[in-house]
Amino acid sequence: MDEQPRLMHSHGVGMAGHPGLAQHMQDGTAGTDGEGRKQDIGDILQQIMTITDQSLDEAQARKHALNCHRMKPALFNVLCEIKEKTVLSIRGAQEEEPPDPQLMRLDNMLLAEGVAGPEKGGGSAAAAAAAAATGGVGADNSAEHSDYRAKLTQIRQIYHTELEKYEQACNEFTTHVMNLLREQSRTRPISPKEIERMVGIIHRKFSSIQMQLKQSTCEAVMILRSRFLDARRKRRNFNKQATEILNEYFYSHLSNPYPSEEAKEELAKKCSITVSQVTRINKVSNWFGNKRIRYKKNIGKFQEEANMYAARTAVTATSVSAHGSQANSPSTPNSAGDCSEGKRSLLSYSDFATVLD
DNA sequence: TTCTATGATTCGGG
DNA sequence: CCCGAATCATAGAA
Repeated sequence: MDEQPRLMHSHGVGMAGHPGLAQHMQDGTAGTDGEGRKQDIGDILQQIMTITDQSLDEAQARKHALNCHRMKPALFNVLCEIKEKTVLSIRGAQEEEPPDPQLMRLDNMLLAEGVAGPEKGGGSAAAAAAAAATGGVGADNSAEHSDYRAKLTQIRQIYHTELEKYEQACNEFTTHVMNLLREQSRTRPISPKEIERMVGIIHRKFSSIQMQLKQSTCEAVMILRSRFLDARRKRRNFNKQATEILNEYFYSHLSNPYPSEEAKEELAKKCSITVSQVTRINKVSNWFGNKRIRYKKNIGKFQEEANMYAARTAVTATSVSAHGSQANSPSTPNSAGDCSEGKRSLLSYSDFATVLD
């Protein structure tokens, strides 16, 4: 049983691939001129058929021998002819497909998040977007920002190294395949278009891998973003200084505790509320909204605080004298009928300050 | 843990 | 859009 394969290999011309062909060649009628040529062709075919069974060096040598064979041009022509007949069916399959909408979406998202696109600008743009999307106060907030930015940078780096790796691998592979095809084109007919098509297939394959990378990068960014936004939901109290500044304004404008847009901006600046302008004004507005409602709800509870700030304002006003803050200027005289005596006394203080001013 | 203070959000009204 | 009001959710104190 195991004698036969050994025998075949020892001949160097295995017939495993095409026993029938070999048989036919051997059974052919002997003696004629055509017989010799047939035998010749049979040899070539056998060599081609079995070339993959051999070791690399062996195959290389045999390939060279085949290339130099006197029958090679004829065989090449035959292959060309066969190809000519079959190639049309392949052509139809190649169509320029439109750019994948999903890929475009991913690209846009990555660009918007600052993962793709220019290194520096992308990062700050993302940070700005994050800043706009979130709120926060001064120092502790910027720590969150830098954390977010650091993570985003990390993601960007991974993304770019991976992308580069894929691109390099793709190029390497393409070059390799092209070399191989060029090499093969000496023994079998390969048109440049076919090479092009092959390259296209490779690129498509690699771009589908890239899409996976983009997809998971997007996912990572989304997760990071949602975590960051979750962190935003965690309320951060204003620091003591900010609260004092806001309270100062509130109690010195008790008759009309409705800061204008400019006043809000000014207060936000003083309190070092460092987010986008819109957001920080909102934060000041929130504070005043809460303060007004809570003060009104329970004036008694705020009495002490009110007196304290009123006193402070008065002292400031007195000491500063003529240079009192411009902010201290209640535009409307007290209109609230239910005002407590605390409020009244406050009013007199702030009025005092205004008068001094 | 519970309780309170407080920033944020939501909703209806003007 | 801004307001008051109610409500939510969490930070920080007890």
